[in-house]
Amino acid sequence: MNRDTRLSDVLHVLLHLNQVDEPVTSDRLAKSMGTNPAVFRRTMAGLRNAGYVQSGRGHGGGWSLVRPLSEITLLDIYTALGQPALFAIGMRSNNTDCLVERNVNAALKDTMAQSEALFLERFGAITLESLLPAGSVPRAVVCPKVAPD
Amino acid sequence: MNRDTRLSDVLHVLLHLNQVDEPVTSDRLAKSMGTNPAVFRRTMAGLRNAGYVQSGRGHGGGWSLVRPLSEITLLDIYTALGQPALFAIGMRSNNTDCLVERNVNAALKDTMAQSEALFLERFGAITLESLLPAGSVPRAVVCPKVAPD
DNA sequence: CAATTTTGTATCTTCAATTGATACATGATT
DNA sequence: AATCATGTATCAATTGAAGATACAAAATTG
Repeated sequence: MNRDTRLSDVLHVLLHLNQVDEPVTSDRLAKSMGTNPAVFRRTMAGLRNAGYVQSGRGHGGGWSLVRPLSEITLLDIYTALGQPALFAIGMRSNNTDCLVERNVNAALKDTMAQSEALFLERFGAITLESLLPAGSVPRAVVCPKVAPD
Repeated sequence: MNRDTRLSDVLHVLLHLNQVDEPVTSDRLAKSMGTNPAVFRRTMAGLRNAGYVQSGRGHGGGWSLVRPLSEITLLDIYTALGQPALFAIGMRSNNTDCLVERNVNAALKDTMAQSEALFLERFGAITLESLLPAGSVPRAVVCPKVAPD
């Protein structure tokens, strides 16, 4: 599988959205994400459903933040994306009569669970606000790719 | 991508190898792994190079353990496999001028690094011996799939 | 109301990495 | 010499994300 970059992608976009006053179109945000508008909308759908952003149609439409970045954690966004699979490794089968396989699977699952718990705990402690560039001015465009043409 | 099951697979095989006296062929072990001999050999190559198992050709050939399970940890095996990618998530780009993206990537990388460190630490603390079925008798065949036909 | 803008979504194709499958040369044993 | 088993090359299949295109629906503008 390809590396899943959705989380990295939407975080980038959300931070930029914070720095703009008016709604920004999928077309422009997709460029800042390095992809196309349809992929962008598909990826952002979960965040809209979860109430972190809103989108409007027609003239003057586009995407805007609903809640302040200080109230959103990385865990919130990861959850809004549907908690994509974290690990690339897994077990072949899971319901087997083989005692050896059961022990192996249990050890792997336990380790993965502990590692994932730490992961999510850390995510829950990081607000999007803390990822803004040091000394960033609200509504200043930082990334050239989201600036108007 | 498919879930990477190589670690789970080889652990299963190693534990069974411990319970058999003579070398076991790729053909039989592949069946116990639920795959074919070529896949099995490809997967086990790293363990042979790392010196945990040996393989012999011709009549009476096959695979056997070189070191006792008490001296092998999950981390050893994971390393012998070439430390396959642990996480399914990643970042789209990595060298960018965008300050926002740099901060996002740094936060994700840091979290992944901590989570992976815990993962490897746990792996280093689990010996293959500890995964043997409770009360298992050395060289007793436990899994029907590796028993002679 | 008609034209334009923009989203929402369905439907492909592409891509990357593991996994599966076949073939065959090489080496060991009988 | 025949047989057995590994070592490895090569190609197809699989899976889920990502890329691309198309178009209906909704909102704004003139």
